[in-house]
Amino acid sequence: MVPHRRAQSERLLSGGSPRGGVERGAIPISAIPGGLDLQATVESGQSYLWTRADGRTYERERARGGSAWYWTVLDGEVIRTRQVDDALEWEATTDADPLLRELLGLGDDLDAIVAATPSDDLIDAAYDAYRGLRIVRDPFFPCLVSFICSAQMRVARIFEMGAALRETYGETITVDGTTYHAFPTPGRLAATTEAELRDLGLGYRAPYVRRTAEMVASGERTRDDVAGLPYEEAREALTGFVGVGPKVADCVLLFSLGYLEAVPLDTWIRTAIEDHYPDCAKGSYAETSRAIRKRFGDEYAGYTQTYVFAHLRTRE
DNA sequence: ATCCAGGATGTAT
DNA sequence: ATACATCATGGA
Repeated sequence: MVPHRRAQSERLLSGGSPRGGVERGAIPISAIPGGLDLQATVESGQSYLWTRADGRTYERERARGGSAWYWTVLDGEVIRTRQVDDALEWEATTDADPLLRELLGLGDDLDAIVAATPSDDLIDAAYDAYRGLRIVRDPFFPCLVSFICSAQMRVARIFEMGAALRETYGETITVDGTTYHAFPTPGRLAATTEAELRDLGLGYRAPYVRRTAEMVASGERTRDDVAGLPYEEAREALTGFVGVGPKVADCVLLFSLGYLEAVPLDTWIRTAIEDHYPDCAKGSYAETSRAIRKRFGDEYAGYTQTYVFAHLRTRE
């Protein structure tokens, strides 16, 4: 079932610009405070919404200076982007400049963030290894579903699950002869069955995804019940979605809603706490969170967490 | 084969 | 509030 395919194709083909509705642009790296590492930003396991156009698998081969194209679909618009020597190039069916700046956190001043972050061997090594990585601002619902799926899953498989959801339930858009799949809407996922989602390989997360999609689609609980609340209240509010505990809640706060102080306590970070910050290991999630947040530098603790996560997970 | 992966839920205490 | 078993799937 492929709803709206024809309508969207027609709209794009007849759209404004003379080249089939495709616009192009470039954002100078010099205009991005602290620089950019696009690959680290979109492949390190914080966003599952960017697909490498060359079809290569994620992980591995940090393409140094690699200029692979990535694409995503946002609000019905295809956005393609790649990093070259001195610019972030993009092609899209709309003006992607402001969208990319938002999605990829290009306004975050990395130098200021590093300057405001405590220094120790682990933190320094992580920031050195991945300088240019930015915290993304993914759209809320796709981010929420991605991280519900992330429970007890490896990064590569979470990408696969997201791709399966898009290719099975996402609306298609064709640009220049290439077909792209958007992330499915809440209504579409709410209309699936647990058995269908299990067949996609979601396992026991299947009913969580379906139920949470239903909550968003019906308005029972939405982004608006979370965004804007003080950090810990927002985390608590997010656990009202099914399949969302404190860790997934922290991921959504950090990678979608811009709470840069959120520190998801996943297995890697818990191990790091045991090995490097044993005094931060408290009894509860909330208490450990407060302790490690202070250690990682309160306001940007989530930045430090994401660098440390990327560093620990990829060092041989 | 056994262990583990960006954990959450339901139940018993 | 905290402790525990249980939950799918695939790769190492």
